[in-house]
Amino acid sequence: MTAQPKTVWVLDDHFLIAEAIGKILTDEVDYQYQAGFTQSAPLLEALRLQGAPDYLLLDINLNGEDGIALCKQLKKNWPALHIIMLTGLSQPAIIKNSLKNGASGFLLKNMQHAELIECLKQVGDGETYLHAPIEKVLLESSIPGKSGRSDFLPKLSRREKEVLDLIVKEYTTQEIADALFLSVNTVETHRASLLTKLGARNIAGLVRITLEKGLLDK
Amino acid sequence: MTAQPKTVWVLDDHFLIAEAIGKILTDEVDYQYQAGFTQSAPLLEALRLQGAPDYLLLDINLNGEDGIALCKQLKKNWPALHIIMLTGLSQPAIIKNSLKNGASGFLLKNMQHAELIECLKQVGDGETYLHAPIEKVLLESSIPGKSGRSDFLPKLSRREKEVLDLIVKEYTTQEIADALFLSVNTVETHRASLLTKLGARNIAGLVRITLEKGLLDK
DNA sequence: TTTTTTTTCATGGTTTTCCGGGATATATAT
DNA sequence: ATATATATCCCGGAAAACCATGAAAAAAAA
Repeated sequence: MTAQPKTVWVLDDHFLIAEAIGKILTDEVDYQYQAGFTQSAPLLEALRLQGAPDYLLLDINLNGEDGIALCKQLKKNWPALHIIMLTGLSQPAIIKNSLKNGASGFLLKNMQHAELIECLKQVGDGETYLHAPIEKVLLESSIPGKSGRSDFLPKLSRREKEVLDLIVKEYTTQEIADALFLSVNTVETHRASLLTKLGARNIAGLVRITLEKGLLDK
Repeated sequence: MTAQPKTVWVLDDHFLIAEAIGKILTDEVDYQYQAGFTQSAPLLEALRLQGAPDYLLLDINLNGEDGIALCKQLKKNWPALHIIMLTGLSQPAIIKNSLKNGASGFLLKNMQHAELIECLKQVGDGETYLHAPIEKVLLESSIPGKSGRSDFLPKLSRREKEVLDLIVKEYTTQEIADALFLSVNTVETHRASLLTKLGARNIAGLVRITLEKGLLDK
């Protein structure tokens, strides 16, 4: 294909994942695994010193850090970098959000060798690659009438998302009001809107639906 | 060392992890990676059909399943099997619990090649291997002051799981009582136990933690 | 068998959530 | 410019959740 193999870096808090990808690519002539990181700081340092590789495989669930935010930041500084998100779970909202923030591909961590290679190839050609199980989830999430419950993503206002985030973090209505400098009544209104919009009967359902659909990008 | 290389199996819901270990062991003459599983059922099936390998590397956080319970069960049926637990985070209670249930070693997923080999060697000699960072955590945990982080699976009774399942399905306490033919008071007691065991402040936290840890087998 | 855990139910109280209204001001889009 | 959506605030009452404690029978584990 090309004379120079394309370079691949990996950022994942489980070092084994980076190693595994490196091992997979040892057999490949078109792609070369160059470096693996478990934290974002050393990765950024390396980017500044050596410049960007062709590909970066990026874990969404870093230890406390937000992979999607990092993706956005990286794309701003290195637009030519192909970023492929890695994750253990597939959640519609997270996938859409990742793609919106500059990711070129999406892979589940239980992928096969061939799928990694195929992903690199497609992304290298400027296409967007979605791991097969993820495409399925995305399809189901946009077709209503599946699995008993309507599965389109409700659009929430910025305020509602803030409130929802705090609800999921176990804040009571009073505490949310204090945290956002709102009246308790206002927070209660947002709660009611959230219950309606997500089709939940109570807080338990609200939290479950929120997490199942990945409505909060963190 | 030995004429016959020791066989190694891996159970981890991220297939990449199993692959990585397999790749690491390709360079070793004393150890042979034989099989990788992402679910416990096929593993058990293979054990019945082919008998046990020398080593099993076992992930603690399977998708909804409890790796420690599985460890215990496996040791009962195949006492000669060396089980080494794999995990992303190190948590004192989990480590102690694993060792009590028959595990011979403990490895973090960000291990180096040499550490895996050293672990296999020590465990093969009948010793107990603890990954260096884990030993440190164990030491620190003897000194009170720092409370443990997530990643440990609380042990829930059968009834508690039933109640928890219905809570997540948006049943109210009254509805749960009706569904399980219990008094409302009893259900409230179970609720309280669940809040305590999962360390949640309210239902929102209960549901979030339940889903995050995959406590319910769906 | 003894001990521990689980399951069950209770009392009595406080706090929070949920419901069904209504109201005003400001963006935002068509 | 005129709808539409969003954000803010308010009320009262009912329902549900949460807290603290106790206690006894059944089941499981040691």
